Amino acid sequence: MDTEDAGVNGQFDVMTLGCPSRLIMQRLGDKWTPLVFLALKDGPRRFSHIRDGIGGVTPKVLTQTLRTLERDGLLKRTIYPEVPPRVEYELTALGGSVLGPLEVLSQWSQSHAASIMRARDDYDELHDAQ
Amino acid sequence: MDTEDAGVNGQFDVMTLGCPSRLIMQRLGDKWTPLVFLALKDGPRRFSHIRDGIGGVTPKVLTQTLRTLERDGLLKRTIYPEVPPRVEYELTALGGSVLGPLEVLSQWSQSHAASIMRARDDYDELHDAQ
DNA sequence: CGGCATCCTAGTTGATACTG
DNA sequence: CAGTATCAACTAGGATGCCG
Repeated sequence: MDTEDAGVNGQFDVMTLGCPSRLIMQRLGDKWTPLVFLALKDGPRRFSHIRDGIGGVTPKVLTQTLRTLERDGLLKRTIYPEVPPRVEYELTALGGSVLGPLEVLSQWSQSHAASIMRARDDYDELHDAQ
Repeated sequence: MDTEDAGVNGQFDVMTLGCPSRLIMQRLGDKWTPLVFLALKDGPRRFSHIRDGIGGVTPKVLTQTLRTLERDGLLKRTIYPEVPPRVEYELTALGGSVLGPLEVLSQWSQSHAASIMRARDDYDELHDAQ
């Protein structure tokens, strides 16, 4: 039997223009979101730790990403009123439930990077030759 | 089918700036890629069928997406020299191996869309409250 | 330390129209 | 039918500098 979510979970369908579920999927797949999830997979982490763990993020973009994920209930932000200030981020239960799939995707990417680059070269050689 | 892919996850690391695996993961997560995969999950499909199945794609963007995926060896494009012209797209074995994870993501998005929107409202109420 | 505010650019997307 | 071409627009992302 085909278990269509559309029936069970209501009216959400990523194939439909403007459907919230599509926007959410796009969030999950955007440039930095998966990397933030990976950075938080082992528990709460500080801002600077996340920043250092993700090669190439600027503070501004990291902040934006973290805020969006917090707003969506995927991670929790805790401020410790100390000097110097300390802020920790950690995945919520909801956020934790996507971690698995995102890890699968990252590992797939790492595992198949070589063959994809090879496919790319083959394609370019055929279509772009000289 | 060769197994030259990095069996270990040591060679490629998505956390590293400029690593090809990161670019590949970003490709998988871009605006239209997952939707194309979903449109092709049941076998070969024609251009117009894919276009009609994905709400809001323009031909230009769809073509771009399909070309990129073809170049990366994730799908195959077959031209049938008929009148009228017929072109079919289908996932390769490599492409088929990411379909599962992408479906998981889309279903997760559909299943949790409601609670995420609710989390969003809660957040806005707390932080935007006047 | 952990952010905002600003400005700016570069790549992406979209609307529209046209073609093999 | 299955695209391509062109132009316009948008916006994510980066550089820089200041603040609690």
